[in-house]
Amino acid sequence: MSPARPTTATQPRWLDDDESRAWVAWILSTRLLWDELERDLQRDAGMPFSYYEVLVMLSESPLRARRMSELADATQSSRSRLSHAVTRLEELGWVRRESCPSDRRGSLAVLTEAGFAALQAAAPDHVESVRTHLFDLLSPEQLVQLREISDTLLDHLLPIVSSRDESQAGRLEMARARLGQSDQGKGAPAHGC
Amino acid sequence: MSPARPTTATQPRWLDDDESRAWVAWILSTRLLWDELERDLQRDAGMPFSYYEVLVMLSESPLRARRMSELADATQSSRSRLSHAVTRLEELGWVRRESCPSDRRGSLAVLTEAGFAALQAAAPDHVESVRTHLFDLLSPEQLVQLREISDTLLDHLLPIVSSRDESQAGRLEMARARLGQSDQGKGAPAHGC
DNA sequence: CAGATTTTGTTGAAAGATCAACTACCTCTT
DNA sequence: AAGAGGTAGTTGATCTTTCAACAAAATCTG
Repeated sequence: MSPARPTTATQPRWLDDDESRAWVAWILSTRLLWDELERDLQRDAGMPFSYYEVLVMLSESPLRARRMSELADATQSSRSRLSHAVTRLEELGWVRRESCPSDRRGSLAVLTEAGFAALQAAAPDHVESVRTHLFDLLSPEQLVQLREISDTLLDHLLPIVSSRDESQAGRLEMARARLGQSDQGKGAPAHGC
Repeated sequence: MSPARPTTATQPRWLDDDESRAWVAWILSTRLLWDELERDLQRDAGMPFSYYEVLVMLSESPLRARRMSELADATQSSRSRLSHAVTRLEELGWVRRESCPSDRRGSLAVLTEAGFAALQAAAPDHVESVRTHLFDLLSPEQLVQLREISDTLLDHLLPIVSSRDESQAGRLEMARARLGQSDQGKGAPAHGC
């Protein structure tokens, strides 16, 4: 339909054997690892990974509050998804919405005390899960390799994602920022309110 | 609630800086890559990746048919999920159900001509997508490293997944089988009907 | 072989994600 | 300052996945 890709029917560049095996191993391992982490988190904290990430980002923000759109960028999710997620997190009593004084369109997501407590309770199990299923398995060299490979992919992917949705160009810098700092990091930049 | 994990409150083994950065890079890159592949596939073939995989597995099976439970194992999905997926694929005219003569509980998913055609139409774009967003970016060394890391994770994860749901122990061998063969591979083992 | 147990596969409900409107507000231009 | 256009955020519909419950058929056990 839309010629997003040249329609000239050149020979497909099929994967060779090495690539093919790497490909199967990659899909399988990333999917299983994601599933396992999700599963552990669901069991230990009663929430999906995407919600956990929202709580983490909020907890790292000054005043434990953040503009919706910023939060969407920071968690790599669409505004719609975040809006639904925050609605759910409000029902759970972990997040509260506040209106943004400086921009009356805006709204702030604020982490409640209960939300912070839930996060604190979940965090140790979550780190343990990440260790068990990932870092404990890798040699020091592999840790470096994994990081380098991931960075390579990100250098390619981030510009693509950012340029597609011009409105969410903030994603790129959000991501770059996170890449340069610790996970259990301190405060993030001002949230513009 | 259930003591699936020792409840003794030992000090959490937080991630150090290197691990933390690798972790952020890993989640970010795998998520973006998955999203990008899904997106390309949705655009080019009008179906989610999980459906595409079902068609692929069927196309590689003798007679382009496979028992539901085998197909579930082969695509790393629950029986329920597969059942819903096949229902949807039937609506699209790409798959047809047939009853299994040798086991009257069973049912077979069969790839239709239209389904095979849809797959053939989608495959070149999909490989191109995988190349563009993954293999074209990696050096030969990184390809090997990625494969080794993925294999390491699989050695750990496959037993866990298989042992949890004893009924789906077939997953492990299915996965191991796929790891030893080409993606565009030839026929798979008999499907028991 | 009768009864208990497992296995196979489906179903409906609920949860999460995506998509396409849509409202309200801001900002830029003239 | 009026209007055009962009930005922030929400909403409802739809799709996919998960979960728990279930029916039907096979298999195991005494």
